[in-house]
Amino acid sequence: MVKISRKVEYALMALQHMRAQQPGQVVSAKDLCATYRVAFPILSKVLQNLAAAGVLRSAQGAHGGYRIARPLAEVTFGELSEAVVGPLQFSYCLHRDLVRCQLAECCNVISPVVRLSNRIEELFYSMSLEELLHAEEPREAAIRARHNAAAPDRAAARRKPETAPAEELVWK
Amino acid sequence: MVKISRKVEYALMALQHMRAQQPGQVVSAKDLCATYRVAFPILSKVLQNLAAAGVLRSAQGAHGGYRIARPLAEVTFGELSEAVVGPLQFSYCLHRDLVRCQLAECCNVISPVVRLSNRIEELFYSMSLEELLHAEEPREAAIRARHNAAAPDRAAARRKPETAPAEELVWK
DNA sequence: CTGAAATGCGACCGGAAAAGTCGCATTTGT
DNA sequence: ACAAATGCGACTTTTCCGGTCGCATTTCAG
Repeated sequence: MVKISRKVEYALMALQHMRAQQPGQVVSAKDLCATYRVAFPILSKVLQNLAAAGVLRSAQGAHGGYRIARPLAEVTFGELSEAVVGPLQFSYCLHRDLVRCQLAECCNVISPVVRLSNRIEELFYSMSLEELLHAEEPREAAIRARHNAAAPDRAAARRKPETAPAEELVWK
Repeated sequence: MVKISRKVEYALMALQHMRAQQPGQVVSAKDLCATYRVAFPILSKVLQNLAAAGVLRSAQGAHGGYRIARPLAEVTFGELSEAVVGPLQFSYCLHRDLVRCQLAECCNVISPVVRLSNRIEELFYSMSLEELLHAEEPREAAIRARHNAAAPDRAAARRKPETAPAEELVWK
């Protein structure tokens, strides 16, 4: 299953919060944890990763914290992802540290896999964080309100398009 | 880390093989295993999943096997992925079976996460298997030959574009 | 100068999900 | 009737991610 890491969600959460701060205002990891009910060590590590990647700027010491270092329009989701969860390695075939792929001699999928990886990589590096985090549109606020209510199963609807395809549009 | 499941690679491998068969020719799971050195039970299960999804058609009994049921141009990678590894669930937030998201009360990222998930989903459903598996171009054959040799670290090159950005183009 | 408050960082642990295994039922051609 | 294939469900193993712990370092305040 292809899944977005929870750390990435934490990173988006933190950036979403900082986006709403006054310019130059720093936010401490502790404050973020209290606001969003996330364990300190894990969020702290995510913030440190973002700082190391130059997305955030950190200030140590008392009254320290983090603030956004670069305009989010200039930071891509790919950068965020690599900063937080490491290099993009979509496939077992492409692992750098693997000396040889298990299937090397008889592998007929390396090209398709490379193609696929490149497509995902392009997508990740084509989405800016600004684009991802921009203010909610009204209809998205409504979607958010419905979150955790009885959510329709989009995937099932797609597999069997004859059943209630209308629900899907609500999420677009 | 966002990673393509190994089962998906097996599925691509099998389909790549069957694409090269005569029309109507069936291939048994056993043959595929022997050719590509994959454990029988796991590949068998993948093939069964593809058959259940209507991508392959199975023939039971002696001299049975699998053949492609639909033109691969009409099958998307999203379909393949869902058939083999289950519904696309890119985020913890979107899990259907979770009664409540852990962060529900203070979550500020549900919209960005939905946006992101939709973008990936769109990508997956916009790529046909034909597009992914089409015959190698000459330059891709060269790439394949270099696979498992000293591969350049694309990700590192991107993070520090000042170092050897030329290598990256080879992979495009 | 000293202590408190913050980040920085590396090692470690547990659990969940993926990967793989086993066994047997079912179907079908010879 | 038998052999060869798929169909399928339960089980085990392994890997990796999320989370924890501990301590060093930096910096402000008094």
